[in-house]
Amino acid sequence: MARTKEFDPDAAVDKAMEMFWANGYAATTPQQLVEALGIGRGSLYNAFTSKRALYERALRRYYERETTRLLQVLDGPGPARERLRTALELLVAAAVDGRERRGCMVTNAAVELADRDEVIAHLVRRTFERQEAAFRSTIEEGQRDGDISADRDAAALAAFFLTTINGIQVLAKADPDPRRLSRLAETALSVL
Amino acid sequence: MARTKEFDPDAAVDKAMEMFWANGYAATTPQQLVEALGIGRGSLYNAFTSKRALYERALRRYYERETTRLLQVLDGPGPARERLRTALELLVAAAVDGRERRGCMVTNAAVELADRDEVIAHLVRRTFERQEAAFRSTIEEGQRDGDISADRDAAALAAFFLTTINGIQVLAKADPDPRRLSRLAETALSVL
DNA sequence: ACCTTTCTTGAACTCTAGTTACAAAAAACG
DNA sequence: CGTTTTTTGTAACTAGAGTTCAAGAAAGGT
Repeated sequence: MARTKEFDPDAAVDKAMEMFWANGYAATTPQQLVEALGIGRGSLYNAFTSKRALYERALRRYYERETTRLLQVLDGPGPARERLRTALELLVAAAVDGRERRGCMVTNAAVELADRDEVIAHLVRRTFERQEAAFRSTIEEGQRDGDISADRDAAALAAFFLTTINGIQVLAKADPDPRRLSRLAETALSVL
Repeated sequence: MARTKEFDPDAAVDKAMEMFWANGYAATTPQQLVEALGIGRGSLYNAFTSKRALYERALRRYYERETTRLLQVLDGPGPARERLRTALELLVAAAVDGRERRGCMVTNAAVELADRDEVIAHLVRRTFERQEAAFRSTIEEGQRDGDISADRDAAALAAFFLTTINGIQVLAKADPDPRRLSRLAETALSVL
């Protein structure tokens, strides 16, 4: 019936994700994408319609892949406080991975596009809500276990953690010193 | 001897600052700049050399103008805790000014450019250091006055406030609800 | 084997970004 | 006034962004 695709679209989206993650939306060109994905210009547009559409898919992929790792840690086993620490260390490590200072793709998307593109803004908000909810339930759990002091509002703390991780991503862009970022994470934990 | 400029270069830099602040670097075109500054293309390049150079001037202007307002509040009169609150409210107000969600230009620059442009990165770091130092001295003052509890390290708290304000700027891009942002500022203050 | 469909490749097209070149004009100063 | 120097406005240029298209190629159904 029809010819079969020679490349794996899923793998291609992953590679596009890496590109957009490291360079942002506007600074990533079709040429770079074609080279990174290892396919022809025609195939690119045949498979993904437009740069914008590919970016959106890449961001969704990031949401599924990278954000899920955070949620898994938070929803995983162990004392609540430890889980929060592990989650923050994970973020710090990812932000400065390989001296690339690419930060978090959702944070980058929020700053570059969320004020001009409602679809992106919506995706960003959803990611933030998910993360906030995971922080909240972990904190509440810790409060029930006595692991975390119960005299603070869990919801406010969760929102605050969300703010903190985004702030860390921003600082990582300008100054990728992992020790400094880790210290920030420690300070955040000491608030609990 | 020579002809005099018909436009005020300082005012032009201000307008360029507004443009770059709201749209970012890559998404701002020479055409938009020409229209916003109300001068011809020739004058633009004659006076400012290149888009990149103009952006740098605009960012320095922002640093002088907007960042200074924050430092003035922190170094101003009144109880330390109140000054911190005023400073945070100032940031929240600026971030969502006129429903534009433009955030903070330094935060935007950090995310969009700091990992690829060392000059910009340096400017961003310098701004952050200044802000952090101002937070620190205000916190230390408050600790001496008994306004702020002295059982936490002022340096760590200052770094943490820097993180927080950047995090707030990011959230403001996706969800410009001033009340939510104010609540975050309140939570940050409650840590002291 | 053929036909259909969807894929691939690569050239080609349009549009605009970012910059430069240039001629005319206009201000300052002697 | 005239000369000099800079500005200004407009046109023009180059490069590349982002996309489309035509021609061939693989896969499968009949």
